[in-house]
Amino acid sequence: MANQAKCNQILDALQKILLRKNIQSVSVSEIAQEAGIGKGSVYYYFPSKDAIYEALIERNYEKPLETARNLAVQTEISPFTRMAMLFQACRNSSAEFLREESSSDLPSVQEKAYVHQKYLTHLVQSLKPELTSIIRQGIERGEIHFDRPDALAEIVLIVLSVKLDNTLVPSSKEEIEGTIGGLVKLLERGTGNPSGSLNFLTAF
Amino acid sequence: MANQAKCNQILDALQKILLRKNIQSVSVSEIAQEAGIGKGSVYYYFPSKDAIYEALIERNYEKPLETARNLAVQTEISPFTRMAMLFQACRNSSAEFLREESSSDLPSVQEKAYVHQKYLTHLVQSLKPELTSIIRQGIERGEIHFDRPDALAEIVLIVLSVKLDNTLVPSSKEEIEGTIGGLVKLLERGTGNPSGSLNFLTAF
DNA sequence: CATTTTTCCGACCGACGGTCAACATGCAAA
DNA sequence: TTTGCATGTTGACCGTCGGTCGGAAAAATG
Repeated sequence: MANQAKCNQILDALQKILLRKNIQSVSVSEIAQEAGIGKGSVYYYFPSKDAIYEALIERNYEKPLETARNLAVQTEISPFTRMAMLFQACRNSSAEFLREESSSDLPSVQEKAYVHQKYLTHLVQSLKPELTSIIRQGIERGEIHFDRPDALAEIVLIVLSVKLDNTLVPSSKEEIEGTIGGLVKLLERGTGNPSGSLNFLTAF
Repeated sequence: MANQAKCNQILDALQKILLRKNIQSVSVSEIAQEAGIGKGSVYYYFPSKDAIYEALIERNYEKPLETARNLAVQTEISPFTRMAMLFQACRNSSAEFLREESSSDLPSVQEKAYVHQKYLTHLVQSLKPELTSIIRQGIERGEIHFDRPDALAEIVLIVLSVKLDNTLVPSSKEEIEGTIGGLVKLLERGTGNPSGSLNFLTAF
């Protein structure tokens, strides 16, 4: 029931369409046509259109997730360095999907909202345990002073994903950097680290 | 061209339907029927279905926004007290709209995602200037030590709205309180305030 | 080869968002 | 009163969509 190749063929088609036309909504027939199969076949591999989107988002996050899982275990590297690597992996992966810039919001904004919401959810939920683990190790090492590693991880992930997405709260590049900079400062003071020690977060 | 009463009549209908059936998507015909008018009339007052949602969300945020604007000017009250009042106003307003709890996610999650995204956007965008102003006054008074009031305001609003919504990153009540508690601790340390001084944020 | 299972399909369905020409209503000018 | 125009109001209608389904095609099984 799960021909992996065909599934990926469908996901490739959707991704290709999303890159081509940034804003408009995508119909299932369109996906099928791009994939070179009949519309009925799409529903042989996926139960619904939403499921296709979900699968595509999940697939796009496989790589950074694996990176995160690997990083969480590499205890010989400094926690801060690992955090930097994790964020870089996220940035690369996010950037691949969020190509819009152009304005016209008129047609069917709902589908877009759905994709962005799913992204945010996936990113926070899947990366939180790994980042928590890294932070916890930093606490044990005495490099981070904070007693709620999970809360800290979630806060950081939420702010970063919302700001990096830039759809939920649209801002200029300067505003984004300003907010991230403020978050870094807040983290530095909150975790008992000297000013500038977390600057890697602001590298864009 | 803008019969305010009829517009509100339509918005009332949508709100009523949303409260009645929490999950399913709402059709324009349904809104019209609930409002007791023809479907065509709906499009006489609103250019699209999305616009109806947008207007409803905007209307629901009028009250807390006005509260925020008033609070920003009341310089005789302590900035922290004003922040507490602002958050309480937000909570009351949010709670009015986000009644779901029940599970079944199956039918048309997109419309829901759209509403929640719009809410987040509105809340952060409209409240950020007011909260920034309040924080800035706190800085001038020497009660808050932080050099980026706007970034601080945005971070707080983003984390709070995401966590209070609980759709974007679903969590248990304990997890929400844990994250908010972590944010409070981070804020206390980051703004040079003693532990426990910002506890009003955690009152649920 | 026959037969069973898996894969594939496009015509079809109900429902939706949105349009439109016709129609009602009110009201001021002739 | 009659005329004309602006403002509302309507439901039938349109194109499209997500999803279904019965059966064709292909692959696997013996």
